[in-house]
Amino acid sequence: MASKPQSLTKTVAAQGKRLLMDAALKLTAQSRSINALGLRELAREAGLNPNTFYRHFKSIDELGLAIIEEMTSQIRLPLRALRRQAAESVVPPGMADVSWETNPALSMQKATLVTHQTVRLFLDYALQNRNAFIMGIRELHGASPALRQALRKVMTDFAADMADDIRQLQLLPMLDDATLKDIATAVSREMFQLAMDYIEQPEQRETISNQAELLVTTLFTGAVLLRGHGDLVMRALRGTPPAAS
Amino acid sequence: MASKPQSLTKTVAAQGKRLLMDAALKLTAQSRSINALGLRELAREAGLNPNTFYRHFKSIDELGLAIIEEMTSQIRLPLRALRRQAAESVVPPGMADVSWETNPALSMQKATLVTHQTVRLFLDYALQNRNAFIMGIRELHGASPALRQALRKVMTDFAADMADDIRQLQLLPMLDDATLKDIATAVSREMFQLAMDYIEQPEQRETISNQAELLVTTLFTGAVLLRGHGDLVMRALRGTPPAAS
DNA sequence: CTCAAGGGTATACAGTTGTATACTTCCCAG
DNA sequence: CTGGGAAGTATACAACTGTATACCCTTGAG
Repeated sequence: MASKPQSLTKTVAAQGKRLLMDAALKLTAQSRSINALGLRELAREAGLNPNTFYRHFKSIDELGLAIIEEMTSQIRLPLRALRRQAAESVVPPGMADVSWETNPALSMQKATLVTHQTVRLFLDYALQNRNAFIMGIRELHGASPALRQALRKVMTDFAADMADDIRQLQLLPMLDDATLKDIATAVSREMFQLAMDYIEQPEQRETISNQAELLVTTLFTGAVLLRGHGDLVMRALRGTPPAAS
Repeated sequence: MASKPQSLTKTVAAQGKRLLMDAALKLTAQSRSINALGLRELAREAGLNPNTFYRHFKSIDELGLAIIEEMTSQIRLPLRALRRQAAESVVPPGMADVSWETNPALSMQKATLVTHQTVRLFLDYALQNRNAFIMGIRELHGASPALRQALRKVMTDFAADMADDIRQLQLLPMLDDATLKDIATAVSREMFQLAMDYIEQPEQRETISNQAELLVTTLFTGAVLLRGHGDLVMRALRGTPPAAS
């Protein structure tokens, strides 16, 4: 009952699957949708017999789902780690944190700095997982309903993770859960979209990165003032003239 | 040199082209990418001989570009009209408008109301042009570089129109041009994305519409406070404790 | 030792695809 | 009246596609 031969076998067994999935990623990254991929073309790229495909997948959609599943399992935790890493670089563990009530200004500043770090780490991460991101974003609005649904879930989960981290790291403690979810959803939508631009336009990376950061900060700021501690702004929007001056 | 026979001829002549373009839109809306469409399949759907395709287009990409071109020429002006319509419903023509300096609160309130109207009109518009929107959003991240580039331009133009209208209608006079452009870009990205959800999930339309509105308002608010007249917020973010209390 | 099963291969076949060539209509400019 | 060009059709063909059937190794459990 040694675990080594078992896992070795599994590795050997999964070889064809791996090759096919890699081939699919490679081909989709070179400007093709996954459904436009031929069974044979795929096998050719993987250096396998066409029929071998059937040993592992029933359809191309199933291949796509397998890729997405693997992709997310590899991406989710690292991304959470990125956020923690960013938060720690701003507030090192052990150092006493400030609460929103005590010092709102410092709290917002902290959120801004974490945003700065996270945006950059995220975009770099996208760059390192180029092909996976390209296919993910393409199929999110792509032709196959099954893949679309799966990727929608990926996005939802990503947003949920993000909201969760923001809460745990106490980055925006003044926002209620519903608002936090909305904002996280919008931020993740934008970030994935921008990640695509970031990948595709190497010469614009600095600009895109800055825009992304500014955008996220803008959203956070707007949310805090509109739906968090924004009594003043709320009153202003409702027509009551400002109190001071 | 009568214009009627000429245009009649042109109409008759363009019949095949029309049929092919309509067929393409119909098929793409039914869950397929445009590049995955076969020449013959297209002709079949249009009720034409396969070879007739070549009389009008050199490639499928060219068909796609033709559709996009037509689409934008039909969509751009109506959308601008929507914004004006929304602005007039808030500040009827003839009625004296307020300036930002005189009454900032009322000015923001105006922007919020116009947003409310515009978002709803836009989403309805998307619903009425269902197939065009579906294909546009799909191909924006799709496989064909030519279509992607064309649709990117569509988005850019849309954002530019939006920024222009906001300026002309004096909805956010406190923002500088660069900021306005950034925000308009983000808003249009989100709006197209959400339009897709709006189309695909009929039972969620009310929710999506509200979220979209809230999101846009949040972005505007954040931008005004972060990059417009947000001295107080800027100081807060930089670490200076708030003045009052 | 055996044998069943999983991964991989070879060959075959019918259906589809993109494209080429050649033919027909129709319309309008000269 | 006529000739040419634009729009559409018919037929043909080689290349490729998805699948089906049958065969081959390797492997690990009984």
